[in-house]
Amino acid sequence: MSQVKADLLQGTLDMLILRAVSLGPLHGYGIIQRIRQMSEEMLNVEQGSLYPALYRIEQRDWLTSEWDTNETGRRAKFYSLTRAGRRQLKIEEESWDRLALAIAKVRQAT
Amino acid sequence: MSQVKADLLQGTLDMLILRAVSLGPLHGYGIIQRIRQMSEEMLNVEQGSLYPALYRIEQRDWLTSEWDTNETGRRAKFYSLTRAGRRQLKIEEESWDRLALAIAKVRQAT
DNA sequence: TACGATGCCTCGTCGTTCTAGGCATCAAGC
DNA sequence: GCTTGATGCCTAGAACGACGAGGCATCGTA
Repeated sequence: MSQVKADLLQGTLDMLILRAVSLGPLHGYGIIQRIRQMSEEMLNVEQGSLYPALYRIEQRDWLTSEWDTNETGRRAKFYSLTRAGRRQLKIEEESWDRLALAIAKVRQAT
Repeated sequence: MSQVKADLLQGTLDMLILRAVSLGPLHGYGIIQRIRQMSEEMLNVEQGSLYPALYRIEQRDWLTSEWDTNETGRRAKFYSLTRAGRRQLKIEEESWDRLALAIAKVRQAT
């Protein structure tokens, strides 16, 4: 099967994080797992990429965080999507779609 | 109509350049125009992005260059795709397809 | 004569991902 | 008891590449 690899293109990580959290509040470590699972093992986000990204995103008020306890009783920092975050997710997905369309056009062009 | 905008994601420019040159040898300024035309005005590559990229790509032996004269009699540096460049284009397009597929999966996931 | 288009280039900045580390807790196996 | 791997958080530094801004020359046209 395809290994868990695929370097992310710069600029796609925020979209993935926002999308993962859009399914419900989640802590950092869980975001990595959820992205891996949602992508059917195709995407593996590194911790060294994730935590700085979470900080960045929270600074921009697209996420809020809160320390809580998970189902196994461990402390973890749970992130939730804000209203602005939902808007931003939409923006980033539309931007992705435009780029994908443009690249498709370039590849079809004779 | 959609304006000529759409910031490129880091890592997609090489693919676009290789694809543009794959249609036939072309000089730098012409590559910008050809990408704009192929993408139906959706992509605009900046000169400040292009020329460093061309240098980089030629260093990797995916392109070769040659000074020549264009149809209007002006000197220009024409780039041609090498065999390795054609391979690389294939690699980058497959890589793009994998990423696009993975992101589509993430977006479909419930 | 002046300006825009064509053609090449460089420099510095900025944002983002990654590698490699550090730390703590917990469960399971030896 | 001890070790190991999984879970959980974080940081620092390196590397990379796209971009804006600048510089330069030539040519056609108004």
